[in-house]
Amino acid sequence: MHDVDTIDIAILKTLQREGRISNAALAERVGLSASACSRRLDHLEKSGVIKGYHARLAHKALDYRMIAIVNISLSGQFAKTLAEFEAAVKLCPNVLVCYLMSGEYDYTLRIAARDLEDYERIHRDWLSALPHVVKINSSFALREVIDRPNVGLG
Amino acid sequence: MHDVDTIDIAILKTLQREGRISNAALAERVGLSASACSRRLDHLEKSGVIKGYHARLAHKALDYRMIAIVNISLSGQFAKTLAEFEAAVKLCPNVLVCYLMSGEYDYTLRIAARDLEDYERIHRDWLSALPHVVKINSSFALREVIDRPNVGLG
DNA sequence: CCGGAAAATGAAAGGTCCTTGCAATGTCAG
DNA sequence: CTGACATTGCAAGGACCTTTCATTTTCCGG
Repeated sequence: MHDVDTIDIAILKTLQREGRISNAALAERVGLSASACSRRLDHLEKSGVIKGYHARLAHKALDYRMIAIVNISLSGQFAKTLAEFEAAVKLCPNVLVCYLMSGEYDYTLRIAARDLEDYERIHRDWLSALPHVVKINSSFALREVIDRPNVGLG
Repeated sequence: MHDVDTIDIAILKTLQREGRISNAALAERVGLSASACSRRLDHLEKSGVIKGYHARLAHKALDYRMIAIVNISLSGQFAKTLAEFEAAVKLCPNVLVCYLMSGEYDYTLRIAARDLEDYERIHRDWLSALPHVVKINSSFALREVIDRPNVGLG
């Protein structure tokens, strides 16, 4: 029914990079008429291939100037242990990213804070309260060198 | 000049969730006329508060399913050393994020790869070729627990 | 290879949306 | 208070979006 063909791929790649491009410009970019492009885009959205559109904001401009990378080890890898930790970490609004990891630590977190004082509060109120934690290692980002939304894009 | 005020915050939060909302709907959402809203949006984009708009695609449409966290130490912290490393790392399209860090390692990278074979290629062709590197430590994300674009939002 | 149904397309149209000019209002420092 | 500048709403013209419709393409069963 809805095969994702070459033109769809071109549409998706364009929208991945320029999510707010006009339908007219998008149509020209992929070599379709505006009406055909509009209908394909409608299909891609309604079929769930495109899950949403989002503005990417500068953390700095929103007064979250500090990024911390926090590595955490738990007391075990039982499913219940992981689930309880993850449920708790999801509640902290300052956690931007959290991955279950291979290697020395079990989880890697990326945390946004306004300043050092704010980070101290987050550490005290949130990180210290996470269950099953046996080791925490925090590092701070001194400067953002690269921040790309997707592979191969500016 | 131009503080990010309450209305700007409302605009940003809306665009965070609905990056392709029309300017007219956005204006009504935040209680402004369309023209005023359009001008504020223009300013937020040009001043760099909004770094871009991006479509979020379904996993079946995404080619890059593997995330690696790579920590790197350099042979020194001279400005020239850092600049040369950063210029080189910026050329690798698979690097999504790169921070200059405090702590044990100098840089933390987040890398997207199609699969393990693809990561091996990236490591061989790009990471091994980065200048001034004295230590590399790779970990792989087993599962994405949280991935938020910004603080306190979906 | 053929025929027909389903899907996709481009052109056109009307309705909506976006941006720019303009006058008025709001803000702030001197 | 005054002047300079930022911000606003309104209006208009131009751009854009979506729907309709006739046509073309695609895809199977026969």
